Amino acid sequence: MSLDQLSYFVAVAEEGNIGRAARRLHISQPPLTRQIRQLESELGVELFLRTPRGVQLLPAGHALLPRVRRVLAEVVAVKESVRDSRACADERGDSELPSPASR
Amino acid sequence: MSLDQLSYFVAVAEEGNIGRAARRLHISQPPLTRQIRQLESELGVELFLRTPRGVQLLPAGHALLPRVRRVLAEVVAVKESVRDSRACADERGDSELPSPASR
DNA sequence: CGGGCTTACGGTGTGCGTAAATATC
DNA sequence: GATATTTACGCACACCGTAAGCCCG
Repeated sequence: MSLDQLSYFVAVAEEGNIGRAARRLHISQPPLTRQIRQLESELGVELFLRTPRGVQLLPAGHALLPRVRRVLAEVVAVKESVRDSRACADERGDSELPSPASR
Repeated sequence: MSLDQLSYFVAVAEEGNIGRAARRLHISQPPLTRQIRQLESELGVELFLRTPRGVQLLPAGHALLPRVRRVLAEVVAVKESVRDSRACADERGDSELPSPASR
């Protein structure tokens, strides 16, 4: 289970359509389908009901959605926390990393 | 940033020694060093102070540790939540996945 | 010297993209 | 027939392990 897979899961759940979710994630449908399948296989539960019109959350997926959102939100909080630490160091004139790693 | 990197970070912080953390994680030192370096580069902050006797958390790393632990704990909660959903389905006799994906 | 972190190098595994196939309205 | 999901194939990227280098007590 990776953070990407969790983001993919949320995107598919919100769009209700794998193709549209893929476009939103800037990837193509096949990898997204496989990642969702892999996540389901790893968890041992079917998360979505596939229909010819799109996908729909099954009970297990519905229960998971808020928890996954919480994980991703915590990750964002981690990054923001780091930004604060970096700003503090910058104010003191510390040069932590010669290579800013532009991202 | 991956969940593995976050686990690695916690292990190194707890052991105060990359080599020992690597043995605990069942990997070797070089990959662990690289992953920590990559995490620092991606975040733009030095997390540890390298000394000849081991490593020590810098302020940024110290601030990050509890947040990272929270993320990992949420991930565990996600997995447990899934286990509950699966148990419920099993009681109803649902056969969700033909391939149990033995893990 | 000895312990510990880091860089170099080779091999393996995983994930993405394009193309083709299947099923439903 | 059109839309949506899935499988097949090929390629590139990333990670790990072993080996060698560097630094400090």
